[in-house]
Amino acid sequence: MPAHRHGHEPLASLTRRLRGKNRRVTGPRQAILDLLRQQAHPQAIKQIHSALPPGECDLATVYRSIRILEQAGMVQRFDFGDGVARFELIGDGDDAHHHHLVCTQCDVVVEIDDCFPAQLEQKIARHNGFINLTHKLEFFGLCPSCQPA
Amino acid sequence: MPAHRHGHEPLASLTRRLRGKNRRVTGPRQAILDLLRQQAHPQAIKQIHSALPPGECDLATVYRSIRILEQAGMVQRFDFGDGVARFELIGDGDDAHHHHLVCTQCDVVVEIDDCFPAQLEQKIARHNGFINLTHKLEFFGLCPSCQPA
DNA sequence: TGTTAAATGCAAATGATTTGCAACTTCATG
DNA sequence: CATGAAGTTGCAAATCATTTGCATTTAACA
Repeated sequence: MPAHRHGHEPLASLTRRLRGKNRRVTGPRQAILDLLRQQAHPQAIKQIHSALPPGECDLATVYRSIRILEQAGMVQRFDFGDGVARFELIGDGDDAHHHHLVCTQCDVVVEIDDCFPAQLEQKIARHNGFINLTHKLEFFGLCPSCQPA
Repeated sequence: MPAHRHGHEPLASLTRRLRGKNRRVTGPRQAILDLLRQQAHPQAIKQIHSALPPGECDLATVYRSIRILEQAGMVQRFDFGDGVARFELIGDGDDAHHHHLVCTQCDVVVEIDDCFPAQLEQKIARHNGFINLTHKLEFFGLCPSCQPA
């Protein structure tokens, strides 16, 4: 089962994780966590905010909560190059590292399980004397629905 | 010779290319092109602007010029995930596609010639029914100078 | 050399994200 | 179960990168 399938982790488990990180479990945070656990793809802050029950919480609180969750290692940030950060829940114990394939026309997102070859990455590290290599990688293309007949 | 070694293309050749794209060769544009041709790594707009002779041109003009150059296919945009776009000159006839390795500590940049395996990318395309795949890929790590003894 | 569309400077507008601050909760303790 | 200190929130204002409106200047060609 792919690492990014976390829709089954109950909210209670998530709040427990948060409390375990010495963070308070508040209304906004529960709402955000509950929303994220139902999403299969990275969500922008605005998307999260407008999907919350009206008046549930302030936009600034979404920004702050997401930052807290990111620092707690419960949320992963992605950048599709459009100037808007997107966030995905990290399942407990999941290897959060993965990539996406985004349609350049309709913005549909597909989660990708393939990754940059570790061996090649190590070669790059060695070749340049760097250590602790990581990478950001996202794919773009035309999805089936957007392809001309 | 790597595609990103373009420091040898004379300014006159660059302005010729620009004029060939039906764009006017102005003072600011020449200054920006001349600056970029001497850089081995992507430059942020602010870097470009402050490296220009004082009063040479307005910050907004740098933004506009870079956009023109990007549209003309003479400049390539890169995103290191820090919210600031960076730009590199594309040598005439160069295959502009390449990646970077950035030190997470001191921000030093190394140009990388390795790329995501084309065959694997095609597999991803096929597997998801997408066409015209491209990707954004940047590496991060600790450079030799920043590594603890 | 004159015309004209393109380019520039300057200031104001955008859009994402952050922050100051006072009021309000959470939750460990008593 | 009440209490208070520390953590959170709402709201508004501040930042930062980038874009844009507009009047003025200028490159390039007839």
